[in-house]
Amino acid sequence: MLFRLNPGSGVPIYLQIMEQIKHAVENGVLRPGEQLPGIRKLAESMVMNPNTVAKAYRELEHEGIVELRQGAGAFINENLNSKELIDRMQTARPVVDKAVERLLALGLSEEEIKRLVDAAIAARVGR
Amino acid sequence: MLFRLNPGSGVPIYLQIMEQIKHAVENGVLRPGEQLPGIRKLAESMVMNPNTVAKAYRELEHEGIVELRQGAGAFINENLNSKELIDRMQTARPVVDKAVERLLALGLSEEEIKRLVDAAIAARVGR
Amino acid sequence: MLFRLNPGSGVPIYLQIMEQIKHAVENGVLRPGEQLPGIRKLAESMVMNPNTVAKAYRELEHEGIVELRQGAGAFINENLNSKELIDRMQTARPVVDKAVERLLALGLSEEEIKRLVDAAIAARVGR
Amino acid sequence: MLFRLNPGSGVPIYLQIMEQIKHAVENGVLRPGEQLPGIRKLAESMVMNPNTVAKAYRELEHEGIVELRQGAGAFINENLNSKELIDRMQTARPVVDKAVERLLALGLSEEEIKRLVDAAIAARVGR
DNA sequence: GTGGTCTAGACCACT
DNA sequence: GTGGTCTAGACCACC
Repeated sequence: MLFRLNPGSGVPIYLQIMEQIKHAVENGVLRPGEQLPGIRKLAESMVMNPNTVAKAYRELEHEGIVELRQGAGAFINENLNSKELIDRMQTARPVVDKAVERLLALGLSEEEIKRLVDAAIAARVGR
Repeated sequence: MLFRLNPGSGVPIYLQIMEQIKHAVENGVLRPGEQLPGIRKLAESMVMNPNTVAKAYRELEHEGIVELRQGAGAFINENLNSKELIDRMQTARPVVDKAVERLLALGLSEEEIKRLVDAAIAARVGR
Repeated sequence: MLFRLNPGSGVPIYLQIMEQIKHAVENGVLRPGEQLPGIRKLAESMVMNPNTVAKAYRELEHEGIVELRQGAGAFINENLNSKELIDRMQTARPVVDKAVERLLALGLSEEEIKRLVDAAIAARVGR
Repeated sequence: MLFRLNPGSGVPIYLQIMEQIKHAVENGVLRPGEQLPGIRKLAESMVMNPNTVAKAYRELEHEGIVELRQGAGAFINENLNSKELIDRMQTARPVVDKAVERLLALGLSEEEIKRLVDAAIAARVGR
């Protein structure tokens, strides 16, 4: 498990941790039942506050992705149907990749792409 | 110029204002040199504090989109090549729309789509 | 008399007008007794508010550089010892030019140069 | 970190704070990665409103000099090449000092010196 | 404890 | 009438 965090990005660090763990699950890098690195260990290795890691784990627990077992550690939820999830993602990835590649080639910035995606989603499901 | 703000969305109001002005520029609704509504006028019509509007305008100025002139008002930056920008956007929109439609059909959530887009961009330009 | 104004520079326009008129006087481009362009004419040709030009002229009058004669127009003050002033300036200019050239060659930005000049002056006279 | 502010100088307080921090960085008093005094702490010790300090910090962030981290504090940007910057400044200072000394000896006023510097810079890079 | 956002309201400078 | 600065003070999010 490797993390690439960007402290100055405006995105809260605990959210960045959450995103990367979700990403790992969606890609089968982390499997149901697998143990996550300990809060203190991870915090120490990333030079960050343990509270930050704890908050990320806690939020992931609320979302049903992680299970915190007192004294034992944090684990990816066993009941997570990762098979189906991974399949969907594997179908979705090339769709996204091709679109993003095309948009970047058009000269759009990261921000512009995200704004367009937001608008497109909102036009179909949003608010 | 019409604004649709969502106070309880967690997204800061000043950011929502910024997004909508950017969106308007990208769609040719606001043209280079055009005057924006006055800070106080807008604040009053949106029932919010002038400082909040001022912050949005100031940030847009930092991004080179808006020009603030003491005593004169706020204007869309003249040197903004809006023609080219609008063209790019008009090409980009259908690309995004189709991809998003496909992803939603696959059953992906809004959050999952955004995460995939982030990852795809990061794999190419980000760090 | 030609003006080069920069509306987005943060420096008030009326100050920019004042600076350029002073500069012209110091260089003998404008001589004592000479008439300045009319307020409305100038404002019209520069596409600005007449009040802005009027303020510049009024301030220059306060500084004793310009004389406003009701109904007749604005003139460079006759009693201005421009000869001596121009001499001093002609000696000073190469000193400044050489220093600035050297500083720019060193890679200093305009802002950094001004900050250093401020500090150097303050160390001798100001506080 | 010590500040010398002049409230009645016409120069906005937040600009004075910015200048002094820049000055400190250029002189190696503040080093990349170093933490700045907290917004509230500084505001309290300077007997001013926290928003004023916050504005100074935010502007410095826009200029890439400071990095603001939610919940962690304000820091001098790590990626600032302060070594090179300080060297340049140390070379530049005597150049400025000698020139200013000569100009003051010639009887130029502070204002005249600044106007000459402005003109000299504009003749080379400005517009 | 840190910075971020927002409100309310005053006063000033500029056009 | 426009934006710019500053104060006072509340509440929230993050580390």
